[in-house]
Amino acid sequence: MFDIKWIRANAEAFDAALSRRKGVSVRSSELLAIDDRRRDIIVRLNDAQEKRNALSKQIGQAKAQKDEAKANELMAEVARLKEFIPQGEADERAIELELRNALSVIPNLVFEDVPDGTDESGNVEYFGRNGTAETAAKARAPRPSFSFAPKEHFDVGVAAREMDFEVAAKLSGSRFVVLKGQVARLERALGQFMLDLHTTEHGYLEVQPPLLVRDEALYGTNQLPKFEEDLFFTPHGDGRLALIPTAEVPLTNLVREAILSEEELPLRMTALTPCFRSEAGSAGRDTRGMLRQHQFNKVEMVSITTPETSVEEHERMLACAEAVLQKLGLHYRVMNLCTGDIGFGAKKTYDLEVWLPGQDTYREISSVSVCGDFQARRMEARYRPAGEKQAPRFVHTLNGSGTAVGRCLIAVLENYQQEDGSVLVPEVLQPYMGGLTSIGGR
RNA sequence: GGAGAGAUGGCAGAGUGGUUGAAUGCACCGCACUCGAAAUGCGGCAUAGGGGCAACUCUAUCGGGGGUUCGAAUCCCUCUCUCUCCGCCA
Repeated sequence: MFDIKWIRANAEAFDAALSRRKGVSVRSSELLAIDDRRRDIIVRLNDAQEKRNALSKQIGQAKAQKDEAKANELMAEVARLKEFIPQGEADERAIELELRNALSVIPNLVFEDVPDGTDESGNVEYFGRNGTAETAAKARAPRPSFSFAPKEHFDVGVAAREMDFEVAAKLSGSRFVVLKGQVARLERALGQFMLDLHTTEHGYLEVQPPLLVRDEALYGTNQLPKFEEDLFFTPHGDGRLALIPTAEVPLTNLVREAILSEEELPLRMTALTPCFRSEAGSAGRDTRGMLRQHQFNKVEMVSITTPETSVEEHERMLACAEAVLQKLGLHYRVMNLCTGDIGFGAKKTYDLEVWLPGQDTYREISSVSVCGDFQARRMEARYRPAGEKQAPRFVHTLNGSGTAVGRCLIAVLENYQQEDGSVLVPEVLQPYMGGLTSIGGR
């Protein structure tokens, strides 16, 4: 959500920056035309209200002095204004809504260091702010080599037995899975490991948020009004609630309509939750296996920061997500998403793509975005700067997966698979697996 | 699910139609007093949107929305949320 005043003051920069986004044709001139009409209505309405208020005060004084004749005279005068005021108020409401509707479908402006591109092929590998390929690669595991042809996760022996798509389809249809036995436990271990890592080593506050949220919350984190078709809704009273597509929604909205103190920032929160996505636009994509499900678990990180620290926090959050894959010994790369692939509300996004030997390719397992004040405006989330009395300012918000648990399970199964169909348990997960060093052995 | 009560500034809490953006207290900021601090005294202290080069000024906001009225924190309708009692329940 943009500030129309900022657009007015920076019209050319706004148009230039927005033109980098694909499929966006809005120009500042259209928005400013609405704003011109809005301000014209406000000026005329305020003028009428001012006159009405002044006359009403005089009526009160006349009545206090028992001067009924004067009071009646004034009341007749103010009655004429009354013809305009209700219409003016209605006009103002309508024009405010029109402006808000126009602004709410405009995507965020991206940073200058976001590469141009039309789709994911334009994404650029990222080696750290001052990093080189060598130093960046040092902390991460190398791509594993196999003495046999590695299988896709659903064909790996143990998963083939304990990952049941057929029975899930009976219960719920396509894009659902039933996990059993050691694979189910491994999924649980992954989630616990990630959550523990972020809470104990990265300073994130563990949160268990609602999984059902209102439209207002979805609006705050940009899912509404543009992306309604990606969501599941359930009826509730006369309205509805949405199943969260990501814990970003409840975690970020935790600060909605709040004025925080600067001392509370940065506010770092994490949650392990199920996520629900209709995948309406992805029919036919990734239909085999559990790569793309209607329901999956994910550990989400959200940071609320000052404007001055959000870019730095973005790098920090990326490092927190990377730490998960590093500790699991999974090979991955970091991509700086291009203008054609980056999300609606983001100013910059890093995707972590984990290596899947069964697919012989990298797949997204985490996405870490900095949104500036874009969501804060939609949520009315502000903070009061420390020190001198200062007006509240909008906070900056960041969110990142740390990481998608379902996809991480896939990665572990494919990367640690053995020729006999068993899967080695990464060392950091062994405490969560009762000390097991491998699963699925015969 | 049934019955009732309530929602006021950062917090607590007055205010039931007239100059109330809102008493009072706490918190916070400035000044005075003090060697310094505490205590005390004085002053300041909401948000948003207009207009103005500026000083400044106008409008709106007492949970959200709508209405009655010349005028609404105060009356009416509605929605949301909170609390109490009863019932049910993991």
